Amino acid sequence: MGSKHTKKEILEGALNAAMSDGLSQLTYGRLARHLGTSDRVIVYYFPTKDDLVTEVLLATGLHLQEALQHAFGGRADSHVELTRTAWPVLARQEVDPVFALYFEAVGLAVAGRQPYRSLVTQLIEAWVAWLSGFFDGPEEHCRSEAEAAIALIDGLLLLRQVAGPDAADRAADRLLFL
Amino acid sequence: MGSKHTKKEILEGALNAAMSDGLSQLTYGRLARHLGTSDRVIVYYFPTKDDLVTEVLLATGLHLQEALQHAFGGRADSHVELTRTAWPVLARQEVDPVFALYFEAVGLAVAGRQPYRSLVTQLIEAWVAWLSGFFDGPEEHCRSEAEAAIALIDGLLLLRQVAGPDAADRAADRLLFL
DNA sequence: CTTGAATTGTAGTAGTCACTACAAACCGTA
DNA sequence: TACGGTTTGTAGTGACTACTACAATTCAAG
Repeated sequence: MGSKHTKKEILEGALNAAMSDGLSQLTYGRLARHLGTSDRVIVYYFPTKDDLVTEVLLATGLHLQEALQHAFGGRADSHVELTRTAWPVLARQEVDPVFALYFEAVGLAVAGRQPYRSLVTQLIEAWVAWLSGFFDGPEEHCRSEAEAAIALIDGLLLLRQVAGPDAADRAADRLLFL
Repeated sequence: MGSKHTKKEILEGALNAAMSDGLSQLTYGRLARHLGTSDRVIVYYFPTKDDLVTEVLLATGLHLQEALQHAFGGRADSHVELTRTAWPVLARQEVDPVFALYFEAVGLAVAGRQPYRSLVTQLIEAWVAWLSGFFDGPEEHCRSEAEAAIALIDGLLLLRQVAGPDAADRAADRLLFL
């Protein structure tokens, strides 16, 4: 109960480490040094590296969900309208590290490594299902709109990460305010 | 001259290895085993790991450029039109591994690791400059159109990687054929 | 054939990785 | 106080990492 390092504290530290240095730099040893403890404690709570990474990615998913829930307000007629209302909330320095971590996970997933692949697939599927609820009409239509919105958002946010905020804002102007 | 392993052969092997197993699995030892030689030869041509990764990424850039040059035909009025003509050429199994490697590099770049960051930035910049040439009008306008096209293409291809070809095609229908 | 550079083989470096064995310390409960 | 489970410290495991020292080989040019 009154232990020095709770699982939640360690996970929080792991998430921060992953957001600042990248998933590939997240190791037992480095995290332990950063937390001022021995890696033995981390291994105790996360017996394998995959356990740790999995929970970090799940936590990232929660952060994403939080950011997105604040971004999307009510109903939308189209993927463009949905993205247009979400963009100002998503394109902020504050959430950039979360999306950086998300894109790193996606990159490792498409590179074929577990457990990234299945987690990212689940994440996207959950995202599609959730965004579908913002549209009206037959389910198939709603899903397609949600997928289109995700492509739009991911494309813009990726551009933001690699080409900077200004380039992303210019592109958003073109894509969203025709 | 008549050496058993030329630099080009090794680089080709490294590129194949990176496309099939991911950049994070690209090591001197594994590549040497795969080529049936000792890592000493690889180190001779690529003295540091960064040298190897850098050249692999540059080669990936060339593959991307090749795929894109086949995709874009003549002039275009808008980012949507440009993407529309390119999409059927880009959304093919054949080039999927190239984009998978590209997205992994992007992921590692946004995670803050060198030499990925500067290379990816350069790659995007070159891409923007090149795509700008397909549009008419003032330079600023052309650049914005190019950036918008990149966001569109990257978003769709990313969706293709994580949600499958069908989802990407549905999203492309929504985004490109309004 | 001789020379000298380019290339390759053998072996090994120090460091990091995920992970473990084992015992000590802590803890609430009895 | 004694007990039993939870948590932590010490130390170390073998495997792998990028990279190197050094000698042997290959090879083209004089």
